[in-house]
Amino acid sequence: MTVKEKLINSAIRVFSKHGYRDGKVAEIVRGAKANIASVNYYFGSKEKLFSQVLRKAFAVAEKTHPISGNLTLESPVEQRLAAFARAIVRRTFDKGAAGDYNRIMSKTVHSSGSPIDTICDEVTTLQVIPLRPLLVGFLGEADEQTYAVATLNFLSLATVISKHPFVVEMIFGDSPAQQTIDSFIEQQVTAILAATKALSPKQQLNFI
Amino acid sequence: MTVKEKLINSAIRVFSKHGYRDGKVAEIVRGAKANIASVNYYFGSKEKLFSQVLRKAFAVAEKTHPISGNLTLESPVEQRLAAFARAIVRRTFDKGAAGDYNRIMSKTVHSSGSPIDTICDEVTTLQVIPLRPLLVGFLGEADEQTYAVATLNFLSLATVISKHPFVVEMIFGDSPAQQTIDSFIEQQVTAILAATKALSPKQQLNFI
DNA sequence: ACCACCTTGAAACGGTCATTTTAAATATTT
DNA sequence: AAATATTTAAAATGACCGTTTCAAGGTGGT
Repeated sequence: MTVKEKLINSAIRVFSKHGYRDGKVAEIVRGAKANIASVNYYFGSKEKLFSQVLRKAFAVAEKTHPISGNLTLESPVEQRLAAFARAIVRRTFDKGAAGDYNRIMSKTVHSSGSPIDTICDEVTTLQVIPLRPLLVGFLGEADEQTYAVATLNFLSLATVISKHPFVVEMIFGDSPAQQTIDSFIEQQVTAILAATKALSPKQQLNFI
Repeated sequence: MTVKEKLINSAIRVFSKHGYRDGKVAEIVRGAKANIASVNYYFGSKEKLFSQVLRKAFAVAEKTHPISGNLTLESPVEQRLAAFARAIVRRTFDKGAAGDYNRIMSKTVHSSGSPIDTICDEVTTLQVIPLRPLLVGFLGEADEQTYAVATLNFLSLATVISKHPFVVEMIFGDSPAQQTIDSFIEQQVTAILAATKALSPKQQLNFI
């Protein structure tokens, strides 16, 4: 493994643990057994290293838990939307490399204004684009506002767990049974679809 | 107005714009026309100032948009839960002092590990405690896991808009009609209740 | 008026970090 | 083998920022 590869791997570990800002270059090079100057030598800056790390982590997540759920365009849109939600929620519980992307993003993206916003936005867009036609099919005709809010709510519910790892720990303990996780994932997918469906102009759920 | 009060007011503005970490002491004292040493003189540290700011902002938000919605315990639990959600979503659209608490929190709380976690947790708890009995009434008998996840989802959906102000801008423009806001708020309240209801063990919504 | 205490002002301090520098070591090319 | 380019090493630099210091100015009590 080259020094460059070792740096990326170490950076993934560090950024998924601390996020971009609190991920120190010193810790990254220590983990890679490389020199403090190597990050700037190979990547130009911490920021550019992060960019590569994020793209790689995203690719791994998408490969392991594809948002298509291996369904084709022929499948009903409800199933494809559920598969989308399921894939993202599953990533949250993936303790391995396929969970790194979620962990990095949840610890990095908080509010607009940081210099790495564009990088994060670019990668987020990769998820948002395929979500759009599914929402259109699921919600039917609706205005832009509804689709935008549906997207926000959808992604928020799908990633909420990864933003509160201590709650997950509290609920599930440190080594929950796979069955427990699976049933939770399905419960959460149902909640996501219910929230989304409630935004449909045709759907008028009356709980109040 | 005393220097201390001016510092708190300036700090509210700064923290609601940049969050805790990016809110510079220098900017706070500049806004208060006070000296750089005054924060440590009057409050001891930036952290202690933040603590007071957060409590004050929370009190204002709670006074202007009370989570009880001015309903009594006699009202149906569905209405009281909807009122809770409505109050929090409304705070998001409050451009004045009652919106500061949401803005500060959304730009400050991202992931566990920061030194001000305990402060934020304390104030968050003030919201979580009254939510609990409402969820119990709304969901019926359920296990701890379900209540915990319901709480997480509920607060996540209720505050998601404040975490993405640029999306709000994109959707609503910079001065949306009150009616537009109101209809959105009701739509979002419906979505929140739908997501929550979907977690009920008795409720089996079948979208998939 | 005097003294004790509170408040202000400007500069200095100390720590954290990304980045740069400089030079030595290693590899690659001719 | 000599020349050139690449990589490593450690120390230095510079920016940022919260906090401290300390002397000067102000205030209230007696």
